[in-house]
Amino acid sequence: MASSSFPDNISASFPLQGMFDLSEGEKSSLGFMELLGIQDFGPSLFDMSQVPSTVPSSSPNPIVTKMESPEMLNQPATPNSSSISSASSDAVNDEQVKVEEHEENQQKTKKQLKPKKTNQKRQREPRFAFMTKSEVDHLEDGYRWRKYGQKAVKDSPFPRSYYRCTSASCNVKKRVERSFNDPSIVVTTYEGQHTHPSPLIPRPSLVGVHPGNSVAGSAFAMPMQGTLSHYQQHQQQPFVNTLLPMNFGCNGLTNASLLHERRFFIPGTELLKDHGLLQDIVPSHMLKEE
DNA sequence: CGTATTTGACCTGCGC
DNA sequence: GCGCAGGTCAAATACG
Repeated sequence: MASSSFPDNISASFPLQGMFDLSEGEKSSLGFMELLGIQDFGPSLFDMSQVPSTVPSSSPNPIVTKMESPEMLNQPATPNSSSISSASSDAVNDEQVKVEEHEENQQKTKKQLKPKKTNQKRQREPRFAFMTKSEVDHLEDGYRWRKYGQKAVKDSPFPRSYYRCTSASCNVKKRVERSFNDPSIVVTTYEGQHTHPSPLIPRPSLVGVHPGNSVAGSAFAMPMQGTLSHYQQHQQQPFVNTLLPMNFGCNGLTNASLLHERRFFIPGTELLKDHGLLQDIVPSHMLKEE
């Protein structure tokens, strides 16, 4: 019931908004992928696509990720440029952006003011949250995380877990908590950007990667091509269960099935802007397969 | 033995 | 100033 009943009530009544926290910085230049740490190095969110295949045992049930933005939910049929653009930070999705900004302000004041003794850099790290329907709290996303804390959440019977990327120089964090509205839904909030490629993925640097990467789009384009096509061909896995919003990046390849699967997340970036990429990204063979 | 998790204490910011 | 809530630290513990 959850997957289809993911109405706005979640975004509306649920304090999810609090999770969308996009700083101005990323808004203007960072892409969703970048937020996650996907930059030049290949694997990252996209890698997640393979995640399910690599970590099947950890996730007993099919993972369902959803966008927190109701709008996204409304346009599952047109994942392509639609979802992408909507995810953009511009004004395409005012509501979404607004929510994010709103939250941002609130949290910003809080976080920013927190200087922290050492310069642990309490800077407003870009954040984004997405909901996933899963029985397991900690979803695999291609990176290794170390849990460093757990706290009870005021308005929720479920505790919130705090994870940190195990990479030494990477201070990406993520919070995981269950929606009190629907315990079957896990809300994951990422904060910061990975400064390294996914450790769990060998990162296929093959598959005709074009050198023509110039913008955010390319950021994911490359990985996508490599990972997706790679896995698709070799594993035939419908990377639908991935946790990350691959939709964005791959919305091009997004086979309707993909979107159908489930997964919503709140990007708030502009990588989606390059629709053109999609075409490039989507290997012809993939299309054929479909 | 090295690494990851658990968990209570501690710190910080905010509202009253 | 006090209490609350969110977030982090770090010692103890568990696990492979």
